[in-house]
Order: sequence, then C-alpha cells, then structure tokens
Amino acid sequence: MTSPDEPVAWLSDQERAAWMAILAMTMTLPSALDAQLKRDAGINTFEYHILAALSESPTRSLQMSQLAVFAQGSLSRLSHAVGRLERSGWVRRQPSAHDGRHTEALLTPAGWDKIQQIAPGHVREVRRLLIDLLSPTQLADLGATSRLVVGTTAPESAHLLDTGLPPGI
Amino acid sequence: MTSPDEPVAWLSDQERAAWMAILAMTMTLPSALDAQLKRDAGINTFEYHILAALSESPTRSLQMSQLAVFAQGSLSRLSHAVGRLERSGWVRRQPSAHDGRHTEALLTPAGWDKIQQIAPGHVREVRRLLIDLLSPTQLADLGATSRLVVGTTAPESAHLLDTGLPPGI
DNA sequence: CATGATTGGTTGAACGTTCAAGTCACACTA
DNA sequence: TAGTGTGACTTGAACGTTCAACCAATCATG
Repeated sequence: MTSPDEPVAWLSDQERAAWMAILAMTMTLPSALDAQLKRDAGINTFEYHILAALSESPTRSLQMSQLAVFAQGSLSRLSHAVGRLERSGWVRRQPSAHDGRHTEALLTPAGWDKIQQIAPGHVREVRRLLIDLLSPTQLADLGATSRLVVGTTAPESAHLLDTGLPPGI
Repeated sequence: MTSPDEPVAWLSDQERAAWMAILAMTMTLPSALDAQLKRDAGINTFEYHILAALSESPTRSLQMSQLAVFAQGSLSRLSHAVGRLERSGWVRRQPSAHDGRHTEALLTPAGWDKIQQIAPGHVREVRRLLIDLLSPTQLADLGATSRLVVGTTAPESAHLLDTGLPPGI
C-alpha cells in the first residue's frame, strides 16, 4: 500500500500535460488498430500477432512458450487464443516429437493465406495512425524512448526488441 | 477489406524496429500501472480515473456523459464501472434536477478518502515506470508526439488534451 | 399539443483475459 | 527405480469490456 515515509512528488504542469497525452495515446492507438483488424479480418491484435509470428518462422511453426514471448502474452492467454485460431482452421497444435512436454503450434495453408491477405491492411493502418504522422527522427526517438520504458515495465521483452529473439536462444 | 489498387509500403527496418518498441510500450505500460492499482487499491485504471475526475471537480460530481469523456471510455463501460464503485460505496448516482435525462455521479466521503489514499502510490508508479526514466526534454517530446497521434486516433479527446475540458463546454 | 426524433443512460448477453488449479512428461535424487 | 520436483502447457470460473437492444425524458415539427 502507500508507504507514508517517503513523500510523493506530484506531477508538475508540464509532466502532467505530457502524461495525459501519453496516457491517451496508449489507450487509443492499440484499440484503433484492434478495431481495424476486427472489422476487416475478424480477429484481434493478439491473434494477428500469433499468425504473424508463425508466418515469419522458417518452419511456419513455433513452440507455444516461444510464441507467447513473440506475441507478448501469457501462456494461458495464448492457449485460449490458439484454441480459437484452431477452431477457425488457421493453426494446428501437435505435441513436440522430441519432448512430449512441448507443444508446437503451426500455421495451416489457410492460416498462411489469411495472414498474407490481411497484413497489408494492417500495415496501412499502422502507417496512417502512427508512422506517416511522424518524421523519421520523431519515429526513431519515439522508438528509443519506448525501448527505455519497456526496459522497466517488461525487461524480458526488452531483450526481444534488441535481438529479435527470446532470451536464451 | 484490403484494397488491392494502391500497393502498401511495408515497413523499413528502422520503422519496424521503432514500431516493435512502441507496440511493446503501449502494451506493457498500461498493464503495469493497472497491476499496481489492482494490487494496492483493488481497482483498475479506469475506475481510478473515474474517482480522480470526480475528485478534481469543484462539486466532486459530474454528469455521466462528461465523466465518460474525462475518463476516456464509452457510456456503457462507464455505467458498469460506476455501478461497481457505487456498490463499494465510493460513488453515488442521482438524476439531475434540471434535466431528467441526465444522471449525476458524485463522490461520497468514503470515495474522497479512497482517492486521497491511493493517488500517491499511483503517481509514484507513474514516475517509476515513465517520468523518472526520461529527461524533461524527452518527456515533453514524447508528450508532443503522443498528442499528434491522438489527433488521429481520437480527435475528440485531442481537444481535451489542449484545453482540459470536453469540447463545447 | 400530439408525435416522431434525439439525447442520455442502462441492461444483459457474448466475448476475451486473468487467475488459480490441474495435468502430464521428463529430470533429478536418494 | 520409486519419489519428488519442475517446466510446459490446459482448463474453467470469475471478471471486465463491448455490442446491441432498450427505456425514459425532452426537444422539434406540423
């Protein structure tokens, strides 16, 4: 709970103004992208990232635990989401041949078609809502600042941003 | 759906790197703040902003529709959330005296105590996860960039960021 | 001054996420 | 080689959000 010993520095006017804007951005940008995907593809952002991650793997498959890191979600959330994608016929699951504890998720041909079909629309929306609004420098700065923040909010996935791989691979 | 006429410019390496980091930030920062509030105060971010907005009003009360703008949520979401806060004894609702269509939400004494008690912890977390990591310039830049993005993702609430008031007030 | 439209808000069902438990395969250890 | 532990998932219930009705009060029009 609140520790009364060390007093809290409230936000200055400038800090508050910046924080309000940042808060609004972190609330509206993800949901705007989510809305586009739901509308045009019938899936949400998390499911999109699952399909995208699988499609970028050379084998079009990944272990569930690796996929969870790439898609930035808990294993439980992933398990439910892959269940839905499986029911739609875009993903299959099978126990790993080498280690019966692992489960491999793999993109079906239909899933491959699906992601190929919807990716352009999604990228277009990312451009429209973010990238095309900013100069290359602004975008790079925003990226660098974000990386800094992620270093505190989610150190595990900060590593992913630097190397493109989960830690220990 | 995807309009095949105008080809999509895929992301460059720099754009992609920035976008991955920004995405990670927009996913992890809100949920980290949410976790702190749930843990220390038993409420979520949206409910926090409801209490905060009410506490900042001179009358400690707001119309539901105004409150929805300040707390950045739909009226339906607000109605459910205020219902929960009402059950906890922190908020009350009453029909407006002037216009029977309007409902006024008002902070109870217990609600006032609650927000006074939990605000410091929340601010401390905002500092820890964001503000203290950045230089004043970095923070201001991030704020300005965010404002720009919100101008496209949510033009209505962009106005709020400039004036501190909902449009038309 | 009726009546149709609009505004402000509520409700309930469907859906997705979280959380706590549970299962199963394999790895250690005595 | 039985027993204990651990890692990798899966499951189901609880909870919050969304979405599509719905209702009730007021406004505008003829």
